[in-house]
Amino acid sequence: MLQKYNSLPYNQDTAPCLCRVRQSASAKGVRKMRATIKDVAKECGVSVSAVSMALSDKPSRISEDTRQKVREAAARLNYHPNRAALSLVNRKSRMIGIVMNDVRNTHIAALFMAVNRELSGTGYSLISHILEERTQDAGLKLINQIASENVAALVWARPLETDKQEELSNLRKNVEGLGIPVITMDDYGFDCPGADVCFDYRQGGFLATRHLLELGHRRIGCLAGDQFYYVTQERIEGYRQALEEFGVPYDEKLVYYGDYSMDSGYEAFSYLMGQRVSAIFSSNDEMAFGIYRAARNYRIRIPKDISLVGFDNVPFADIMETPLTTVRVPSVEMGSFIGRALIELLGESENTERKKVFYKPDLLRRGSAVEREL
Amino acid sequence: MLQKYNSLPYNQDTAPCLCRVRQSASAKGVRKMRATIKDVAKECGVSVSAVSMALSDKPSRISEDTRQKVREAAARLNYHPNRAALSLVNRKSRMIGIVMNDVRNTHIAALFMAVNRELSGTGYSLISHILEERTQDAGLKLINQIASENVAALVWARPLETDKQEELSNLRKNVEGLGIPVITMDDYGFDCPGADVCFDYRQGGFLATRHLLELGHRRIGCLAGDQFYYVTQERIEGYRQALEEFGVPYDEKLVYYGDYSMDSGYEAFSYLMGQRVSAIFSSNDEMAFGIYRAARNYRIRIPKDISLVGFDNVPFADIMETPLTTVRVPSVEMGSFIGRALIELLGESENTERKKVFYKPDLLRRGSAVEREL
DNA sequence: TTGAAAGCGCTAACAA
DNA sequence: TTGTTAGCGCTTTCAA
Repeated sequence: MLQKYNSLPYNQDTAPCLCRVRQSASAKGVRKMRATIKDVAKECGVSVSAVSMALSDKPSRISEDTRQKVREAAARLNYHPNRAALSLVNRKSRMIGIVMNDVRNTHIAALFMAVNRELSGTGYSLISHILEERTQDAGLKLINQIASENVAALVWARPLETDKQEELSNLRKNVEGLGIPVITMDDYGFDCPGADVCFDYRQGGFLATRHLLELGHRRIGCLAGDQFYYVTQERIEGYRQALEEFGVPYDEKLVYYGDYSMDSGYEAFSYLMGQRVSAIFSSNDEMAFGIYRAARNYRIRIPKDISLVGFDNVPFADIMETPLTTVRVPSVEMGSFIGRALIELLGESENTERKKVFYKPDLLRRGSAVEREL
Repeated sequence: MLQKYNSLPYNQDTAPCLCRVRQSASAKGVRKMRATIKDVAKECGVSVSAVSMALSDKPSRISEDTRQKVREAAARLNYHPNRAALSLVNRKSRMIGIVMNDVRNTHIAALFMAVNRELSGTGYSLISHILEERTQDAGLKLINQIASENVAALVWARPLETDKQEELSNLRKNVEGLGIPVITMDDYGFDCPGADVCFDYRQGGFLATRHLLELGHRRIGCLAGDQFYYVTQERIEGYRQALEEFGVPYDEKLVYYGDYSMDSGYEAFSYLMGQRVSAIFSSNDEMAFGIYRAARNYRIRIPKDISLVGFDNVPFADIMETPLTTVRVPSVEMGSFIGRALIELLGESENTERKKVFYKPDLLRRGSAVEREL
C-alpha cells in the first residue's frame, strides 16, 4: 500500500537491542566546572571588570599589555562567557526562535538550512520548535515557552491559517506581546518590527494553469490542499484567474481538497478522472506523486492520457519516469533572506520598520504536461 | 540536466520584490518589559521568594491561599520566568543542543521531528546547529558556541568519520569537556553519560546483498557513499560478508564510492554497467534514484535489465515507476528513543551510565530487484 | 589605567 | 508560614 508519509508512526514501539551499558569514567569524578570570568581574573591577577573589558571588542581604556595577558589566560582556561549571564545583564539573548510545521517538508527543510547557513558564525543560535497541532492551546503554550526562552527574535515559519479569525488575533496579540522582531512567512498582519516573507502562490497557480490552458486543456482539475491555509486559497485563485483569462468557466466540481499529502493525491485521482479532466494542476509535488502512483495503478499514462503540473519543485520532481512539470518556489533564497533580515534586525538598535517581500514563481517545463490530444 | 540536490545554491542572489515597508506602531512606543518575579511580588504583596516557591512545583511551606493569590497575579501579569536567570542560578538550562548534517536528508528530518515530538511539552528546547563542513576548525568553533549556550545535554547526530583520528580525539575531548550528557549516532567512543544510538548498517548491507544473491545475481555492484564515513564502511562490510557466504569472491572493482547524492548515483551507473553487473546495491535511496535516472537515459530497464536495492526507505522510494526494494532504517523510532533518553538523562541527578542501543534493519521487498534472467 | 560595587531575575539558605 | 539575603556570571557605572 501507499506509504503514509504524513503519518509516520512516531511512537511505534520497536525494540532495538540494548547491547551495552557502561559507567563513564569521566562522570564519576568531580565534574570540573567551566571557567568563569573570575577564574580568568584570578589567573592573571586583574579584576573581573578588567577581564570583561579586555575581552570585549568595544574600545576601552584597558592597556594593550593587560589585554594581551587576559586573552592568553582566557585561552588557557578555555574560557567562554556564559550566555545566561550575558543575556541576563544585557536583557537580550543571542537566541532566535523558529517555529515550523514539519521539517520533512522539503520546502521547510531547505528554508531552515538556509537560515542556519546565514546565521552560522554570527554567534546566534536557533531554537527550533515544531508546531504541528492546530489547536489554539498548543499555539499559546508554545508562545509561552518561547517567551521564557528570552529569544531575541522569532521566525514564524508556518503557513497562515484563515479559518479561525479569533485564534489568529490571539496569536497575533501574544506574538506581538513578546516585544521582539518577528519574521513570518505569509502576511499575518503583525504589527511589530520584522518582515513578511511571502511567495506569490496566486501567480504560481496562475502560471501552472495557464500553461495547461495554452496546451489546449479545458477541463483542468485543481488538486488543492487544506482549505484553511491561505496559500491554498491563493493557488486556487490563480487557477481561477487563468481560466477566466481563457474564457473557461470555473467549475467547483473540478476542485478537490486534499491535504498536501501523497495519499490525498492518490485519492483525488479517481475523483478527478470521474470528472473527465484532461489535466490536473496539483498544489504541491507530493500530491502530484500520489497522482503518478494512482495513474500507474489505473493504467493511465502521464502525460499521454493526462497532463500534470505540480508545485514546489522538490528534488525528486526531476527523477520520475516522466519528470514533473512544476512551479519552483525559491525556498533557499527565502531562507537566506530571513537569515540576513534577522542579522539586520538584531544589529540595528532602532529599527521599527516592517518589510514585506514577495518572491515570484517560475514555471519549470518538464515532461508531465503536454498538448492535449484531440 | 539532473538537479543538484546536494548543492542547492544557497547564496544565489535573486531579487524578490519588496512591496511594502511600514512603521510598526507597537514598536514606536516604549517597549513594555516582561513582568518579572518582582512585579508579581509587588502585585500581590508578598516577597519575591514567596512567589518563587509558590510557583514552583516542589513541596514547600507556602499556604494554599498565598499560592493561589500568586498564581492569579502571575497569570494576570502574563509572567514567565526568565530562563537566563534560572539557568544562571541552577547552573543548568532547559536547552538541549543538537548537531546535524543536513535536515534535507529525510532520515535526519524524521529523526529530528521525532526528537522534537518527545520533547514537546516537557519544557526543554532544542537548539539546533547544522554542521556541514568537515574541517576541524568548524567543529571546534561549533563546540565553543555550544559551550557558551549552557545546554544541559547534547545530541551529536552526525555520522562518525573515521579518516582523521586526531581530529576525532580532539572532538571527543572537547565534547566530553562540556561535562554534560551526550547522545551520539554511531559509536564515537565517548566516555560520558549519554547513549550511542546506532543502526546496524552492516546487517543492512548484508540483507540487501544476500537478497540479490538469492535472486541469482553474482556480479553485484556496490554503490557506496563517502569512504570516510564509518557507516559507509559498515555497509560495504555487510556486502562483503554476504558475498562470502555465497562463495562469491569480493571484487574491489565492483565498489564505486559516491557521496550519497543523486548525482553520484547517476555517475556511478555507467561505471558499474561497464563492469557488467546484473544488480546494484546502493548505500542509500537517493543514489538509487540517480541510478533510475541514468538507467532511463541509457534505455536500460529496472528491474528487467538490472536489479537494484536501496537503503533508507525514504518516502519517495515507494512511488517510483518501479517501487524501490530497500532497507528500512527506523529513523522515527531512533529519534523517539533519543528524545526519551534525553528526558531520562536530565531527570535523574546521578546517572553516569552510557548505553549503546542497536537498531536493526528490515528488507522491504518491492519491485526493483528480481530474479536474474539467464 | 584599573578596581569595587551594583544589579540583571531568580533560587535557596537562613532568619524571623 | 513568610521575608531577607547572598550569590549564580557578567557588564557597567563610579571611585580610586
